[in-house]
Amino acid sequence: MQLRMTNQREIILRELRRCKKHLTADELYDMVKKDMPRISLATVYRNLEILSEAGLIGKLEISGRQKRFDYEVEVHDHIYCVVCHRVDNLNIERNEIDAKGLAAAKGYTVTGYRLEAIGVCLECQKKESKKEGLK
Amino acid sequence: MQLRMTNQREIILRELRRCKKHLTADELYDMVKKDMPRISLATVYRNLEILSEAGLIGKLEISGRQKRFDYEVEVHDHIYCVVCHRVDNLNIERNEIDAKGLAAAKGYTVTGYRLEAIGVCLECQKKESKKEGLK
DNA sequence: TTACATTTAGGATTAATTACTAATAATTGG
DNA sequence: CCAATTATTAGTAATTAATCCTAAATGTAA
Repeated sequence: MQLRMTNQREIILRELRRCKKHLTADELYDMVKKDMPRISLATVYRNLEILSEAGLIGKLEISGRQKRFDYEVEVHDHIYCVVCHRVDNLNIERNEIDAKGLAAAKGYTVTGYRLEAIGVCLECQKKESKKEGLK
Repeated sequence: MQLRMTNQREIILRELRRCKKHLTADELYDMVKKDMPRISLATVYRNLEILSEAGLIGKLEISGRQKRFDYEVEVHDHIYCVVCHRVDNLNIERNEIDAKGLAAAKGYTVTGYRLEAIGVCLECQKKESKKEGLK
């Protein structure tokens, strides 16, 4: 099966790269609709899956939440806001962690790892402190 | 609102601790039904949420489809099988990683992190090699 | 330009989880 | 102990995110 770079695919890819955020399928759907009003949500889902399979974009899966897609393909880590669920990139020296204890996982063939910091983003901190002020 | 330790809650907690696995709500539902056939799936979901809020169990929102719940409360990491989706504990020295680059996440208040190794478990490796043999 | 493969829109379907509701059970104050 | 209050339950409906399905459309290749 050969991959065709259709209009739909191109726009999805372009929008994701252009806005440099970790978007969900439906967020991207809303953006893409502006350029291509008749595109279907299923097409967005399908193509995000295909593009990530092809290694053109990255996919972020955190269970219980929506998948997010990543404009940046190289391996890197993320930080996640527990309040608004946004995801940002995180720059950590990966080689310090690698290998280390991973082999410890008895029996497993380890292919990689995912490191995800958890916290509250700046915007949400501001909102929180506003709320505090009202008390 | 005060927390009552009901029969349902007790059995859910006991089963999760007894089998020492990272179970999904519906797996646990099947186990608990043996002791309490009329329990409702919604009760299992609700109580897992409540128990994890109360700090009596852990909740795993790692990649994959379903949430899993953890008999072990102390902070630790996990390894995830991409084939069968099982999750096992992982023993890594946490203090070596901590703090490090996490502050790098500009603006975020970091409360912790999640480290998740990814690989293929022993059972699935065996199954794979069997399949290979058949070719 | 005909045959074949891939992709699409749009709606239907599924899977996991949460919300709702009336009934039940525990807890508290008297 | 009894009424009033509060928490919890079973069972089901609703919601959410994602995937599947189908006929039509589009691209590719001979």
